[in-house]
Amino acid sequence: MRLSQMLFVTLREDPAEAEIPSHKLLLRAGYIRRIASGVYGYLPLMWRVLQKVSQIVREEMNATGAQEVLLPALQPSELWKESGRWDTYTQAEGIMFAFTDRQKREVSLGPTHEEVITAIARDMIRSYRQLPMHLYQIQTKFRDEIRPRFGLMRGREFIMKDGYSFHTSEESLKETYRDMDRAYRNMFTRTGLKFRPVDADSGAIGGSGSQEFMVLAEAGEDEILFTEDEQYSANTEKAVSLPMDAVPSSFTTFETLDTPNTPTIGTLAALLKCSPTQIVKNVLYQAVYDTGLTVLVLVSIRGDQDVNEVKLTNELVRVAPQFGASTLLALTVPDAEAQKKWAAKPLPLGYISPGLEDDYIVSSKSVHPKFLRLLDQTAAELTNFVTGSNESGFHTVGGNWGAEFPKPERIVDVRKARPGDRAVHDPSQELKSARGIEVGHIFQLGTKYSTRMGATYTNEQGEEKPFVMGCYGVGVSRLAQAAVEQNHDKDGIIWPVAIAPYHAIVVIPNISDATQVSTAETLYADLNAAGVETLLDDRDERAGVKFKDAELVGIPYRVVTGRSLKDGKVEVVQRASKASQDIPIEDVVTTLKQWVTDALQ
RNA sequence: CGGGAUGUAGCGCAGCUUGGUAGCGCGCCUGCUUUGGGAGCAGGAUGUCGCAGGUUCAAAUCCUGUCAUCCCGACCA
Repeated sequence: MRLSQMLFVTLREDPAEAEIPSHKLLLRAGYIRRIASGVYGYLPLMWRVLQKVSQIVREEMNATGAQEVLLPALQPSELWKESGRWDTYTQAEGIMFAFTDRQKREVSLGPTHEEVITAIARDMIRSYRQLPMHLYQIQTKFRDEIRPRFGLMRGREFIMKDGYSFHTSEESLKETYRDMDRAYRNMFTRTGLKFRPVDADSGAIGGSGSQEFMVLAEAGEDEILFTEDEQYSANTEKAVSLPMDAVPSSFTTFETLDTPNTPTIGTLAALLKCSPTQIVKNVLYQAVYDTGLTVLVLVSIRGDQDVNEVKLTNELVRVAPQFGASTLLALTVPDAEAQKKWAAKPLPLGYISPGLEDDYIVSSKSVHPKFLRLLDQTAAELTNFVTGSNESGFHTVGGNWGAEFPKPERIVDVRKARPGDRAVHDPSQELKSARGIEVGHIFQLGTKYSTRMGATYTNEQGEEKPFVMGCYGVGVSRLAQAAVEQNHDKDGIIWPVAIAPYHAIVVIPNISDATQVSTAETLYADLNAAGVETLLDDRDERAGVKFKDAELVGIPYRVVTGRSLKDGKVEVVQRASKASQDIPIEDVVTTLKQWVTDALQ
């Protein structure tokens, strides 16, 4: 492609809309344009990058035996009602674009495709003889993100590879899951990214095992915890660890102490001259289930620890059947306004005890009459502990479970792991923190969707069985931007060769010099003929402009038909290292061909 | 949804406090010069000042509403 004919517009200044380097660079170098919040046009260079990424993903998927399909983005509400996700995805906290068409049908733009694929499998896969089966697509997804951010990183419309596998057994599922783990490592290695697979929470999609693939970058939205022996890494949402040991309590008898102005753990520990690890902290949450029932949740946890709300949410979903519900709609720390709706009398905020009486809850049909009391493992182990007295300004010390305080039945892990904690697999290892961009996520779904949607096959014994399913995603457009976030310098983008829009760019410093032009034209044609994807900068611009643009755009190799022509050579510059060398004209094609081949190994 | 900010030429911004006929830089167009690190000189085009009301002789500027965008938080297969 000739730059003189391409839709190619670069900006000298950073656009006001962009915050992080990759977003600024993609805009400045003319790869993308914003059309609406979280909605971007992919311009010619970007589309080539996206196609390269897609092709790598496609090759690795095909190599595992998965088959490519293309499913509709426009989806009927019926399928989502069958799976039970219509309400959760369209109500206040939902992320699905949903609307009513002119025939008054409810439809949505697909944020994900479990429903559609399960419907197809239900129709077309009848026998165990057809299994396992793995279908995938590379598709535009729509999610009405509350807050789109950072260009393609969190868009409302984005490109994703999503695959779904169907099995007769957990063993078969695990086999494909392992295949996908390997395929994903291949893909991300081939795209030239530094990444780390981590244990993950499976979130609203459900299922048992799940692993995320993180591209390491400061601008990442996720925090990951890992050990240096590389035996453990996990999303902070999911991470488990050993907390520091609690300091044995110095209190031996149960008594109530006057502790004015100590609503926080810090102030209380300072007043009593005790360790926060001797304190039981009681945190109140308000959960709303899909039946509309509000349940007040009292979590007791060791004073130095924090509640991981993702773990808490999972725990609350697990107990949903106790309340006749199937899932959780919202989880909040109730503010004064929210408390008014159910509190029968003012709560002793900051001084709540694990034994907070149920009569604080006003009698109402929509509110469960008792607190759901959860005891975190860290607090369950404490003896003679300090905690609230339910009376503002007073705490009790020397308390024990089963004595002064009834021990809650549900002992859980809802503790947030943090850097500095010891690793579970090896207590001598300390957890470290890094930031990452989630570019892939693989799940073992199990039978959640197939059961709800009645998607079954006939097994060898002639019995109807629900499919055992897995699903596997790659954020294609996000990955492309993550590559820029990880590979740039002050002058612009440095594309890994495998996903660069072009491998090389031939720059003519002065287009009024006939020798420069003819040499460049020949090289341009020969390089392309040899399979080196090459741009020709034949614009009527000064040399400086062309060099700046070539660096901004990030093409891996730059060939300059300039000064060295008099020696029968051209200058060849590597974008990443800026290393420059003069190469005889007749050797350029073979040299670059070799470099590209080596880089793609 | 809570907090903060911004909407003025294609892009980046000033002007708004104190109302008076809209400006700068870059980019774009023309010409001449220049030609290996975002050129110089000369000339030129481009604006419903986000939108709608209101106040006023007069509104980019003041008031009210509204829409959009960005940042922090909440949220986020």
